[in-house]
Amino acid sequence: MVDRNALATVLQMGFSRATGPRKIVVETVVAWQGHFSAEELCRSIPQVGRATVYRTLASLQEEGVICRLMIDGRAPRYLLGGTQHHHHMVCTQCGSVQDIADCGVDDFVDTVAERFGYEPDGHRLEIYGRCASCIGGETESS
Amino acid sequence: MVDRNALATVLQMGFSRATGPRKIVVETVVAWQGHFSAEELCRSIPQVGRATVYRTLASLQEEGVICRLMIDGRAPRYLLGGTQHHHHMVCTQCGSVQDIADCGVDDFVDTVAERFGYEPDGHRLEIYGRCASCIGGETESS
DNA sequence: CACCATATTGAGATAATGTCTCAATAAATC
DNA sequence: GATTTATTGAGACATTATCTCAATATGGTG
Repeated sequence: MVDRNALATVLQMGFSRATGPRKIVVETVVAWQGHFSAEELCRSIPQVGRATVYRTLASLQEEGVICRLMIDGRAPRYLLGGTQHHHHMVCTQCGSVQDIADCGVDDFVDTVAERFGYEPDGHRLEIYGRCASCIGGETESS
Repeated sequence: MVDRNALATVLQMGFSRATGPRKIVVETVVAWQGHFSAEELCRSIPQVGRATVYRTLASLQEEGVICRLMIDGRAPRYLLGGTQHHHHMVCTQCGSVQDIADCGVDDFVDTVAERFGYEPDGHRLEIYGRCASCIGGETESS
């Protein structure tokens, strides 16, 4: 979804210069498997300053290239591909995250917003549970 | 919902002693209007140690007396009354929080979980927008 | 009531995460 | 190559949270 061609585009998003450090951050993010925290990203590219990493992450999120996932009690985690509205299903055992492309709660959101007189401008839905492979791989004993 | 009578009960939850500091924390939490962060609570009762405040908050959350609200980018905020499953509607302008008693997304959650072979054990839905009074009180100019 | 066993406290060290400053650097343009 | 200025990054600082462990307070007991 975010391929090499998109890289150049991404690098210009919200910036006026495609700098070296920025390239490193974006390329690392794009190549990352699964989700990551800001600190994990910093550690993996120590040649890029912490401030730059955080700044770039913030921009990428604003532009919708990545999305931020709040898993209870932990530091925010980032994930590629937030351009379209979607939700996440998080495995509480292995931590893997599954994208949910279709948002099935728009109607409910609208209903509730209307009920309370809100003007809704977004919502976040996260589903927790155990993924198929964690269920399958469990030991017999409880 | 959480009245004086409940206080004694709450004080025993997950503890074996109803101590002075714990009473202070619980009473302050119960009397609090709206939501608060752990640090705000610490600041408001400096006579209780930070460790105790955090410990008590964790217990209260486990017991379902309060629930934790993750508002994007900010520290977790706590709110009375998490005993029953419910969701929140957060005003992005004034920060007020409205409880949503009925969970209208159970079906969707189950459908999605089944689709991906998950065994769901919880979900979190937060709706963001502007509340009625913020809409009403706005100035003419954008 | 005094005493005991121990659950609990809290000051302060430590950790984890994130923000900010500002002199130095490097990208884009001419 | 020179110039302009957006961007960088080391490190100070800030915020939030956890942990330690000696001191203390609680609930039960004689």
